[in-house]
Amino acid sequence: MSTDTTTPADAATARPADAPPFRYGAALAARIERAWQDRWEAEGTFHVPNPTGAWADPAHPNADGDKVYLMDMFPYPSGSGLHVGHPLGFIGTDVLGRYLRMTGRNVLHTMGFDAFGLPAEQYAVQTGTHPRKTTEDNIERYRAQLRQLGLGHDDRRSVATTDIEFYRWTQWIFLQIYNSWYDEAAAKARPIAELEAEFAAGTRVPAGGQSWAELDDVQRRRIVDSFRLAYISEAPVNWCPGLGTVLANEEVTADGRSERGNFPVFRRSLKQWMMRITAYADRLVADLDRLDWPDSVKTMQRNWIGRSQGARVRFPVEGFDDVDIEVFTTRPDTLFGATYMVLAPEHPLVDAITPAEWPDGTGERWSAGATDPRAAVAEYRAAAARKSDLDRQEYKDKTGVFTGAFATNPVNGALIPVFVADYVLMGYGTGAIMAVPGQDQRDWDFAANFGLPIIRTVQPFEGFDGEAFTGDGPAINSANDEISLDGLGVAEAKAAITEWLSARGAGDAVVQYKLRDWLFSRQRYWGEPFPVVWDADGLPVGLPDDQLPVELPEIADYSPKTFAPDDADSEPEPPLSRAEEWVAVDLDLGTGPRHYRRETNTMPQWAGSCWYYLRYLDPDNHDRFVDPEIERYWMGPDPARSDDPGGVDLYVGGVEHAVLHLLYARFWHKVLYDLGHVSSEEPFRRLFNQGYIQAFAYTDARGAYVTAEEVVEDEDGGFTWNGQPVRRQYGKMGKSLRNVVTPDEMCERYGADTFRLYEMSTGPMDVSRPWSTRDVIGAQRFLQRVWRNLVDETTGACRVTEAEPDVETLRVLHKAIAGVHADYAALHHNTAAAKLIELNNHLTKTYAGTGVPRAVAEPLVLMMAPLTPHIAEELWSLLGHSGTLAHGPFPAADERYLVAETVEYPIQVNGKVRSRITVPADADQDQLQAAALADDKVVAALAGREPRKVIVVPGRLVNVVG
RNA sequence: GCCGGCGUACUCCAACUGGCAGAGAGACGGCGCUUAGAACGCCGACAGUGCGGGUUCGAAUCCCGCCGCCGGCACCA
Repeated sequence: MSTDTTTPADAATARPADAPPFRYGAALAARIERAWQDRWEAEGTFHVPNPTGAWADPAHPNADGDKVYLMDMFPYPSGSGLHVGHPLGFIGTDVLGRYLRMTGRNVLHTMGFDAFGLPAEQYAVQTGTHPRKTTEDNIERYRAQLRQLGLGHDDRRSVATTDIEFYRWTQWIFLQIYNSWYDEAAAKARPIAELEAEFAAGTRVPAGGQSWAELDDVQRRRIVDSFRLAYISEAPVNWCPGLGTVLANEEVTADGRSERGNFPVFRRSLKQWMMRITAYADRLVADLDRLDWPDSVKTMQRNWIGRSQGARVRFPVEGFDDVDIEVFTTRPDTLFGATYMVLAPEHPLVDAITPAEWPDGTGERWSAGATDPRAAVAEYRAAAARKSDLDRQEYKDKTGVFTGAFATNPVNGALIPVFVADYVLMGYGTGAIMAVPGQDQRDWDFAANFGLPIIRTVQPFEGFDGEAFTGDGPAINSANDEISLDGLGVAEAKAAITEWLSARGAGDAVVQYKLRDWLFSRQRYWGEPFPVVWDADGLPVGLPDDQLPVELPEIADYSPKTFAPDDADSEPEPPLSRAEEWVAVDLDLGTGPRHYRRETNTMPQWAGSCWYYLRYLDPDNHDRFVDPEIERYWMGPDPARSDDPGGVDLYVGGVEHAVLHLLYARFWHKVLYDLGHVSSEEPFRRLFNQGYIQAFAYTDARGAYVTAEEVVEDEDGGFTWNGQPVRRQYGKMGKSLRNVVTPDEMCERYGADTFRLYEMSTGPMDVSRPWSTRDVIGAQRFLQRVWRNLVDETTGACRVTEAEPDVETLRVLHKAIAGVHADYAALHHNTAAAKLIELNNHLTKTYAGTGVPRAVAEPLVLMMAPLTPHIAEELWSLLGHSGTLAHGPFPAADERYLVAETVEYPIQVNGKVRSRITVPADADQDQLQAAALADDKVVAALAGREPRKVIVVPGRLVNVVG
């Protein structure tokens, strides 16, 4: 053990010179903590055995226990390190993991790093430091910060997404996805080779109806490529010339500028890699029901996927033989009330159907004063294009212009005018709608502006005085020669009209999603290279597995080519495209040596986090991304639960990843499941959103942030800094807010155990709460009192006695044991801590002078271990045990001490407590009632009345109703 | 605007899910110990549960209506 006692921390913690030498304080804690961390590491205390392979260990004390796979959302190792808010969840899962491990479970818990990403690359651009250097330095810093917290992680299993051995498998999984297609009939992904075989055998015919045999190789490949789950597409993306890269939606601010650098961002159509996540939309929605996740997260995913059921209906355009406007509607039952149509300004049919001249009688309101429809439409489209997405959303007043064209309502042959209006969005449905003002408020507003007819097709309830009626009710005004919906409810009417439309070839029932395919490429250096090359025909070729990993090349300049910030027409040029000798390769991919060019985009940061939980299971496997047997052991479905999809037993992280990360990971996992690589259908069986630690920040009169640590509260509740009044605000902890507190400072001033205990006792895991440095002392005092109860502060000797504890103490002990089991298991670490404090308070009161009996001291120490593992280990060894307590034992509650001999009952009269009686614990209801009615105060309260009723709740109270 | 969550003491949080509103921490006040302070120990005060109704023998807990805060979605056809 280290003997260094003169760290600067000593002075800072105000430990007086005359304090006893073995008082528990920062200095002693530091010695204990370092010693135990070293020992855990040296002995591999937290190494977790696998069921098979090199890390199988049947002799491990937990090898036969039930497995539990616990996980934290892994962090991005930023340059500024951890603040006290970050480890809240990590400590919470560690406490649970330690508890489960002590009670015999085989607990897998480790930590990794989501280490690709823009900050390291930006730093490289500014300083020339290689992103790998920056990243690895930051990871080192994080590891040191996490180590000092005493987290019981299996450090052998830690991975970083930037490890070449890790991203080799990220690339391998990409190829699995690339080499698959979604078979709608089988409702699963299948290898692309099986699709090719179907085409070749003629059991499947290409959409165009051509004969496979007559197609040349390039034509065939184009068709096959169009089926792949990872495919190339021309898609509108956020192109930021100032940064020289495309950006994810979440990297663009609400006013259309880049979060970094504040450059303008343009919507541009560019050739990009996409992932066909939409093929899984149905299963991604349906399987939410099988997950133990917070409802809020499930709701967010459902919203994001946006499944809606309805019909596509075709409206023939008047004057054209073969032009239909296809709309999507969730309310086909209201078709008879469709009195006009609207196309989005970007809709491709607009040009085709807009005539050269206004039809007779077109009024000023519809024509917007333009001399002809083409001019009017052009003007309106130009105006719409100038508006940002945001403007279009906020501008609620319905604008639009008549195209001059008419379409035919298929149910009644009515000619209805076609408008262009920006309240219809090109990105949803078909970009065109049938407008039913009677049943849709948006359409009603537009109809009112343009004087369009309104026909109700659902009878509103009696007394309805609104405009559009969107509720249920009987259909009206909805009949033609062949069908009548009148009188049917909304659901029946939908079914009836959809069947009619489909029989007539005018429409079909469809399911529509808001979810779009996932844009999967970025013009960055610091990401996973695609395992793809381009051939002379300009077609992509997935590399064979033996070509992996495709390593990032060394390049001189990490920055993408940047342009004038407002140069919207510029083309992205990824940094990798400049590594000419890397890009150009000669390979023999089974067709003889040929010349290829490598894909120069890189994958988005989400890629690694889509599967890292699988790599933790088997990180040393060089032949597979994970051994199937090991995956089945840790993540396979539990046959004891009905319809269990399998997955990580508990995944803890912030709610900010509710949609993107968790949706992408579910998608990848399902592909791997379909292809038979994993036995679990879902990655995360149970999800838990931890709260955040927030902090106060203070601004002075100029609005500048002042150092929060130096602010003092005055008597009337105001705050001052250096004598000047400052204003307090509550929110995040951050460098710029000058309110950061780091775990390093806390470990130095109090020790890791105190810090852990403080964070856990401020509330349950899912609650956000303010940080308060001055409250940390409370946790330290508790540990100090426990220490003093068990250890002589002047000699350091153990003070426990071999005496038998009294019965009252045993009652208090076993009540604490029972409570602590339940609290840890439920992640209520705050109440577990309270129960331990309560127990120790009892010991202080009872045994302060004599020393605590071993039979109570030992269980107390063991129960503290999940929260404060270092001091617990130290006390356990002072109590004479040579080994670690990490694998147990953990005390079990003895029923005998949970039931008291006598019980005090409150006696209520008419619901108010009037008296108390003490009766034997086994008193039956009649005895209780008799005792209560005999009580003087009860008799007095009744004042001679006969009680009307007496309610006896065994174990709780007696209520006399008079 | 729609959907969801939460309002308990000066602060953060408990309350066996309908049964005595208080476990724990901080802050606060007092006492002890001290030359003094710090530290430590002991003791104490502080809310009737955001507001208004209802159900019940009994409501922080269940129901209805408001108010406030937080989050998600938002012209999604």
